[in-house]
Amino acid sequence: MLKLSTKGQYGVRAMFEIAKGYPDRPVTIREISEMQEVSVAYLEQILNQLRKAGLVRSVKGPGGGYLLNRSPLQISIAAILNELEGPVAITSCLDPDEGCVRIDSCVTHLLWKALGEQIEAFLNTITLNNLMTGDFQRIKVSSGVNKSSCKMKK
Amino acid sequence: MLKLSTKGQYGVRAMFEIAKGYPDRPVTIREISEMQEVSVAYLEQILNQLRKAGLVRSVKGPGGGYLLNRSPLQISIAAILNELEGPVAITSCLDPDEGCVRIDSCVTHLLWKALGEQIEAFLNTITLNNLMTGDFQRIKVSSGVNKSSCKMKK
DNA sequence: ATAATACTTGACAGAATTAGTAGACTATTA
DNA sequence: TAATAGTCTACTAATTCTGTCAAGTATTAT
Repeated sequence: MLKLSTKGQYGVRAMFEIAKGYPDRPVTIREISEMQEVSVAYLEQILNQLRKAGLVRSVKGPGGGYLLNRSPLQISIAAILNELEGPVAITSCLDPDEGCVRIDSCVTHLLWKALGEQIEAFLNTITLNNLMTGDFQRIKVSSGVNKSSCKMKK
Repeated sequence: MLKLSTKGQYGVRAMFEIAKGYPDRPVTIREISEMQEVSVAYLEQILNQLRKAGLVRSVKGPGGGYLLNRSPLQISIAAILNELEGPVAITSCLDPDEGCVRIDSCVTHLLWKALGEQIEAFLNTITLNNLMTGDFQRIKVSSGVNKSSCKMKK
């Protein structure tokens, strides 16, 4: 359960490759494709999305490729996944675009909300730099929820 | 991203209704269907699965219905979701049934593994009882990962 | 200039999963 | 013995996922 789509996974791996060129060596789609074994055509789609989001910029022409727009220290996994897959929304009722209508089931609503926050907090903590150095810091995420924090969208 | 299927959601809500009858009032599928607005036919499928897993037992005939097999204090959300949706496996490469072949991408592998563990830990902490009382305890989950914990399936 | 390199964009399609329905059957009890 | 209630299997419609394809546009080396 709770699978991540390949798009999100490939996106993170692509960003990882681009991070290797930081700060000024452009990394081509072809390189990424070879290193990460993802098709060029699919990567184009993914990187286009990340470029529009401002996470990377591209340099055209021979010697061109993709560059990180910020330091690997400042790009969290959450930022990448948010662009490619939208925000964490365990239930569609927690999707910002939709809304919750079942006030009765508020208890489970809170549960999924808490879980989502937990996940976001975790992914916000990990950066591309963490990925590159290979060891994650020990992470402590705490999450508190109580009845009063239950807010519905009208 | 990271959506839970309706099956899992309905399963938790169904268990919540059955928990209301604990310890000895059988709750019928019809009741659950009406309270939670889920079709009877779909609930049959879901409860059948939960029964086979030993989380609930059923009583046939008039006055029958479903009963919790254990106290609401001893049934975690993780237990319910694990039966209905399988274990948390952010990537298919982390699914126990499959295996990881991309040793190169071990760094992201570790990331998804850590996230999965974080989620499992959280869901293990919450019980049906927490859901019924309505306020979750303040939860602290800590997760540490380092390179040495990287193990591949062969 | 122009060839080579590289990114850009939108349409499209097959595969897989999800979400749920349908129907025939079995067991229990009032 | 009729009514109630769960059991089981098959099937299907809709949606999402996972890409491919093709026809561009932009930039730079020579």
